[in-house]
Amino acid sequence: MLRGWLVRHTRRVDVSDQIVEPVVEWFDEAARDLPWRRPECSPWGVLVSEFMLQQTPVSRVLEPWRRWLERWPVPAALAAEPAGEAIRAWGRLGYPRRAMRLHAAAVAITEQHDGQVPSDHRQLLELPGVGSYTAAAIASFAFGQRQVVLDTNVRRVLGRLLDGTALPGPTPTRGEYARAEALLPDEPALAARWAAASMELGALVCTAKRPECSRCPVIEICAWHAAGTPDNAVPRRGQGYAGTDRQCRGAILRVLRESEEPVSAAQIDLAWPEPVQRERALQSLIADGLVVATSLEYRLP
DNA sequence: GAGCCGTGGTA
DNA sequence: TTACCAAGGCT
Repeated sequence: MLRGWLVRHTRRVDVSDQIVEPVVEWFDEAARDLPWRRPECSPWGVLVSEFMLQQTPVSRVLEPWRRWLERWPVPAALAAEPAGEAIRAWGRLGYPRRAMRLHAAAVAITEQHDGQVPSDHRQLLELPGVGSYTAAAIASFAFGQRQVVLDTNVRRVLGRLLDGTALPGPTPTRGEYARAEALLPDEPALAARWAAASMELGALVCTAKRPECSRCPVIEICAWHAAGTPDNAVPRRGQGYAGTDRQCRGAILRVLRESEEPVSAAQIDLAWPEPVQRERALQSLIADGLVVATSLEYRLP
């Protein structure tokens, strides 16, 4: 796949002319004014946004992010508080383990990096909750580095442009990384711009559901569009939610989140009717460190 | 590597 | 209404 693509694009200048330049120019006009993109936003602000944006839409992140940075403007401020405060402030963003990991990352930054978010990709990867994507995103957006930022938006955009596939597979392949690396401009500043621009194109125009191809700056070279935007995505196994342990865990944690005091077992019981699943979910929350069990009560860590 | 981990909006 | 989707990471 990559090889065939390289045959068609043997010179990087062609790639830049045909893809990078139009997309970056489009970005200059169409980019949303998001607070974590503003020049005055700190690397910590970028890091917090990336944690919150993992599997959660921008619209739901804006307000919690603002309050978070207001309360904890630097990593050390968050690190000085119990993890339970992070879980509580996380509210209903979902996947509350991200709040735990963000707190743990703040502790690591405070203790091991003198309170400064590291700029090195490798050091970023060491932080809890920071994987391949998030490390690259922070290094690129907060520090202007040349990084392969391969999120689901970029994967969808490149898959459509170069492969003619409607949606990317479940996990990024080596070929996708190699291709994204080949596309990446040499100049760090332009590479960072491209990273943000390609993500934005996926978020605003080349969307999963209803792409607006008429607004696309690279429609002429898009393989998917040339093929008639076929629905050729391999069907995914939906995970479902109603009645699952995840929903049960969410119901239990909500009770704890909304109580300033430890709660009794009887209060937990009210959160979910089915006792076996309820107990299993509660134990899993304790095992994950999201809930602490005392002799007679339960509380956030 | 497949499965798990929350929540709310949208068609 | 059900199903899918939204800037992933971890085991």
